[in-house]
Amino acid sequence: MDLSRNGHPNTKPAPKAVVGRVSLYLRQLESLQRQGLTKTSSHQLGEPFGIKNAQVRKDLAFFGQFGRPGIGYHINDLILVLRRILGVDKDWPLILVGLGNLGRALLRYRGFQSRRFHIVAIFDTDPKKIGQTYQGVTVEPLDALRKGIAAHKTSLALLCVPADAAQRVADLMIAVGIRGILNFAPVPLAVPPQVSVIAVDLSIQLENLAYKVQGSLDGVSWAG
Amino acid sequence: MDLSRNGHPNTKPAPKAVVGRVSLYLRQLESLQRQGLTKTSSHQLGEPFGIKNAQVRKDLAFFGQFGRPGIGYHINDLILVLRRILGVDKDWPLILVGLGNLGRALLRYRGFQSRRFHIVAIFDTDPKKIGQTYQGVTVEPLDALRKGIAAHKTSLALLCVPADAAQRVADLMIAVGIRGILNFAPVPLAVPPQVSVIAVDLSIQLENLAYKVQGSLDGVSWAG
DNA sequence: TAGATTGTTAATCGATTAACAATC
DNA sequence: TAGATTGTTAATCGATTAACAATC
Repeated sequence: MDLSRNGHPNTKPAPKAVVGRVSLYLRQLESLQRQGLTKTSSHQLGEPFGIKNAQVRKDLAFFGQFGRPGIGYHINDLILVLRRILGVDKDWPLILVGLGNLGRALLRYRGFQSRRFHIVAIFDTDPKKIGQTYQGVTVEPLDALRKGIAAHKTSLALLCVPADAAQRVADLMIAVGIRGILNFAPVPLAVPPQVSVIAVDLSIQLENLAYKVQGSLDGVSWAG
Repeated sequence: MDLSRNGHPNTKPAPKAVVGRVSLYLRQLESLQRQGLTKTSSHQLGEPFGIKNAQVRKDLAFFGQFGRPGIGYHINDLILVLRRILGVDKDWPLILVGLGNLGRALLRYRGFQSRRFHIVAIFDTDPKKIGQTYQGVTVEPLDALRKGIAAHKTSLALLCVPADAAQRVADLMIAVGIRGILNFAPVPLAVPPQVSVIAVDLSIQLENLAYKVQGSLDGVSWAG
């Protein structure tokens, strides 16, 4: 399947950094669309994120030729093509494993639904939680994982269990066919090469933020 | 102040990527310490994250010389020095602005406390929430921001308000002296250069995961 | 000693930016 | 036409990896 409109055999997988930025461009395009605009430029697409116009063009060029010299990009068209490239032109069922504080917050998170990600099953080991219904979905025991994944044809999982259970649960998920894991547990997961993991580690992010602020704060007495 | 033990005037700021990885090494060091080990190697430090030994040594070399040829690194010593470099050898008071689902989950998140990040004040605009106490902290109105930040000498903020309020609240926080923002709202923030922002955008992360999985799924019928 | 492992230099690789002919 | 903006090539920049003398 050739995802580009013109040219480009599109053989090599896109670099991770490119995909991340294309997601941002899509956000900006949708924002411009809501503002009622119909066309845009590489400058306008990258500007809110501090990305240079040449970078935007290079990133898009990876997937095909979508603009017109002297004119720019047609917003509606580019939204459709980028959604298709990123795979968000269809629904993605998700499972949520581990219904702690974070799990419950994710369950109500608006950002997922608006991007066609839907939590279709919840799993936990706590007998008090099993059988309860949250946001219209009933919590099932971990043993029901295989059946649940098959029923919903799910490839993606949100892993929100405690650190010491994370690898064990991940192994289980992979064994029953999960291909992508958004890992909220603060431990590195060992997974086979066909499985993708993205780690969401808030304390690492906060640590990096503290480092940056520390540098600019050095020798400066607190006052602002 | 020279953060390294020996050599290195330590002038240039560390590349962002280096700092991120050093955080990971610190995690691994703490894990090895809990296992009762006393020394380690560049190989062992990077292995769980798929980082090569040469990369680990290069990253550490940025801050100084901490190992001994033929021996490796002393775990306890390296933990102390990396904590100091990253700035997590001291307490960091945080403010939390926006007490929605995510805000409440962050309030109970264990990963922050264990890294000496403490939420010392909570702000929201909802009159029903103001005055309520969560985890020992009373919710205050946004007008109390300046006073609260001064009282706690806070530089860091968790921004958990809805997208359409994010920029306005960020401007307010910056005006009263906040220097670092962990932004959970799915919008880019425009901030002056002396302020650092790290965006935590779960739907972007999930989108990137879907892209990776889509590639490996292409043409493969669902079955596992 | 032989084996392990460092810090650092050199070589490789990839990513970003600038420049520009082509196009509207 | 003049001005704007593309896609792409070339130049720059930075980051990763390999190699190795020095050290324990």
